[in-house]
This record gives sequence, C-alpha cells and structure tokens, in this order.
Amino acid sequence: MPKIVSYNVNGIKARLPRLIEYLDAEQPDIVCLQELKSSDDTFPEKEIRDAGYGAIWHGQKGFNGVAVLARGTNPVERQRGLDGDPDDTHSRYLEAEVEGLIVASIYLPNGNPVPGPKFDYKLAWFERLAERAEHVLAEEKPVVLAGDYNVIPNDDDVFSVKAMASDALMQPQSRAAYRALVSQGWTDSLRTRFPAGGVWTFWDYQAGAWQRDAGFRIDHLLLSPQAADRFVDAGVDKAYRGKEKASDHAPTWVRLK
DNA sequence: ATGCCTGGGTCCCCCAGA
Repeated sequence: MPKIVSYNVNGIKARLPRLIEYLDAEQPDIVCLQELKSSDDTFPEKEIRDAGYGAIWHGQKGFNGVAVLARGTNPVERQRGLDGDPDDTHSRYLEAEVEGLIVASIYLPNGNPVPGPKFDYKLAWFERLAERAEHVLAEEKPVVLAGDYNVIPNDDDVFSVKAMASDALMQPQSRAAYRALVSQGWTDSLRTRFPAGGVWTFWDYQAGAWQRDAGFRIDHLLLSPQAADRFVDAGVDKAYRGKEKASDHAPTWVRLK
C-alpha cells in the first residue's frame, strides 16, 4: 500500500543525512520535497539514487525548489511550473506520473508581510495553482497534490489563533483560496483522518516552539476522488522533527490502496 | 513592539522563511 509523503526539507544539502535516514527507515514510495534551496546542478542526485530512488527536480539557487522522488522507478515529468505568469521565476511546482498515479510537489508562497507584494503574489499564485488543479482533476485519475501550502486552514489547525492572527498563513483570503481549491472536489487527507484538528506539521525553530508543541498544520495532501477512493490512512512522522539538525517541517503522508 | 532560530548567499551581514 503505497505511502506518499510531503516533506519541506528546508535546504536539501543541510538535510541530506536526515532525508536518507528517513528514506531508509520508512521506505516511502513517493516523496514530494519542497524548499530544496539548491540549484539544479547541485541537487544530490547520486545520494538519492543510491538510496533506491529515482528523482526529478526543479531547483533554484538560494531558496524555493521542489522535487519528486519515487522508490525503485523514475518519475515521469508532466509539468514544471505553472502557467499564467511568464515573469514568475520561482521554482514552486513540479508534477509527475509514477506508475499511474499523478503527484504534484507544491511550495506555495509564504506571503508575509500582510499586506504587501508578497501577499499579493501568494494569492495570485494560488489562483494559478487552482487552474492547474482543475485541469488535472478533469482527467479523472488518481491524483495527490502534496506540498507546503503555507495555509492554516482552520482555527483548530494552530496552537494559538491569537499568536498567528496577523500572519499571512491565517488570513481570510488565504483560507478562502484554500477552501476554494478543496471545493473543486479534493479531499484533505489529514483533515479526513483527524477531523477534530490539533495535528501539526510545522514547529518554528524559534522561542522553543517544538518543546512547547506550538505548531500548526500547513503541509497538505489533497486527493482527487479517484485517489480518495483508495484512502487508507494519513499522518505526520512527527519524530523526525525532534531529531538533530531537523527541518522545521515534519514529513506528512497519506497511504493509498 | 520586537526578536527569538536556521539555511543560504556573499560572506561576518542580509534575505527568506513562517
């Protein structure tokens, strides 16, 4: 039963030992990575291949960057970047097919501070993503849209509504954009598995957030109806957030029949 | 009201993250 993971690594070079350890221990079938912070030519292809994974990646020097890994096979690229803005230079979207399953690795803009051009970019990018999602959904195939959406969908997805109230991740416009996307016909797999909320995928490095369990849920795996029919389980591999030199995100996953 | 960490780039300070 394939395990599909979304993992914002916050720098693949700094996180490589952690990532390889994760692949060896958990043997996920597909891994969508975000925030590679690596140009295409410095992506650690050999180390990932030696761990048993084929990979495609869409890198960028310094920040952003997404990849799709597949255990024992090579992902077949379908789409790199989103249509709708020829001036957009950010590497935030990579879509592939892996043995009949369509997966996208998504790194939505953070959008802080609010208001401002970065928040405008976030909302505009969200609209472009929704257009792509609608197109893919119409294919009526099993699809997983996996990534760091930088949206806290509900008040019970955050340790403190008050602490995050002015953040781009929780603005009504951000939530409305996420809701509109899901309403196309996608299933939020973590929400389905844990309808009462209280499940985090991110803990800030600052102010002892991990030690206080002050986190929130921003990494999401959305399922097309054909994927949702195969839903088995979903969760967060929280222990990996507590390890040495961890990312501030934990691997978040869904298992399908 | 602000900074708290962390990674990466040019490099010992700044940007970006969330």
